[in-house]
Amino acid sequence: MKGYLWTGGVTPPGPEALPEPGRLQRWETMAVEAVGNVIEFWGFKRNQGRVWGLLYLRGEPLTAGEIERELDLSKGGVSMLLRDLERWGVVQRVRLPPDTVWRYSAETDLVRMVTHVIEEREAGFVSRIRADLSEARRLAQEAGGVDTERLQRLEKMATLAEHVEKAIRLFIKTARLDVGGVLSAFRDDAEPSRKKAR
Amino acid sequence: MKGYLWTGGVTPPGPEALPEPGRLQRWETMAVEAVGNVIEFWGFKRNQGRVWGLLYLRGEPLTAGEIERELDLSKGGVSMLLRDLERWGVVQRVRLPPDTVWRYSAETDLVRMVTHVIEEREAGFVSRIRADLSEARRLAQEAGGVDTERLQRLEKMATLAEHVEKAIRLFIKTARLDVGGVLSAFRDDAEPSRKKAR
DNA sequence: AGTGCGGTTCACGCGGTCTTGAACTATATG
DNA sequence: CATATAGTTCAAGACCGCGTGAACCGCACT
Repeated sequence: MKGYLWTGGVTPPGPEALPEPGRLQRWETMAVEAVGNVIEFWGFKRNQGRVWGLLYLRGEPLTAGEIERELDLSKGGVSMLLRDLERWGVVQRVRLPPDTVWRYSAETDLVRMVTHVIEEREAGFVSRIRADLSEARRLAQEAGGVDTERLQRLEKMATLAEHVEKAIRLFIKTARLDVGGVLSAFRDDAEPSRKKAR
Repeated sequence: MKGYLWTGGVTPPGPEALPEPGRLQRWETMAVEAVGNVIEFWGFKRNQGRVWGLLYLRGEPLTAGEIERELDLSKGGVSMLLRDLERWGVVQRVRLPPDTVWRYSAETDLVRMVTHVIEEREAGFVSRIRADLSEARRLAQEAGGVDTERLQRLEKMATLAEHVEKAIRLFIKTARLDVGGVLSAFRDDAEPSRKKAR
């Protein structure tokens, strides 16, 4: 066990259908881990994906403590991870009336988040590249005495960058559309009634 | 260490327009660095991009030593970087007859390499994810006593993965096509005069 | 054979990222 | 108010990938 946390008395060891804290079922682990991998592949932190995956799989809001135990993370870590996910709008913080602790539930638009964040990241990035390249071209011309053949190469690089940029944008758009269909399916019966707080 | 270096242009020894070994001109640096950034963004090593960028920009084959100096890398590093690039087919090792040292020149299909490698990387990766997810589903059903709602969620994740995969494949394909046009342009006048004609 | 130089390999160290764990704040409960 | 638990922040450290530099290989030339 990583952090310190001890909530909830001991749950009576029921049949194995009753998951005991801190020990995910094998299939759950696999699924969670899969999400972790994907998310990592997309340039996020693996644990962000694991947390989201767990929340999504469970369907009902979990407390930070539960997440901590189930995924074997530290208290502080969970806090930060949840904050990230919340900021990106893929996890929601809710407080169920009678209870006082915060619970977190998975929004279904993980993909939208990914495409969105990637888009942003990529946008700033690519535009900077383009700027650099055209600046380089400017400087080269200014400096004078630069082999025209080389200037052409520079130019080609710039146009190449543009094309790549276009390809990326296209990708993001199609990803959105393509997955969009799936998303609506997600929403439909994922959790018809969800109260929001905050 | 510092040695002799051919001079690029035939410009009279102007103020600071003169390329001296180990000191790229500002515009060259910018371009090279830009390539480095892009390549890094795509999940490769920044220096792989820088090396390719330099070679492409120069147009003529350079020796490892020159690359080492110009980009301020270590001998060993250059060796490894070149090996990678060569293996991927984006850099060619040539030995000009009279001379005995190896020289390296940039192939123009950087993009094809990127898409290719990414494709491969992604292929293995995504298929593994899918396998994991379906395995998880199998296990869950087998274990029994699993909330049907959760099973559905699992299933949704699997189909989501499929869609993402499709989106990626599509992207790669379009990137190939899209950039393909540019590539032919690259080739057109980059290739014909390989030996510093003029 | 010896010398010099281009090229390769690899253990080590640096630098950056992620996680931990403890101190701290906030909020409920008696 | 005191006490306990939930939640946040951040310095310290674990971890990992990359590049360095030195040892090493091999070929050419004398």
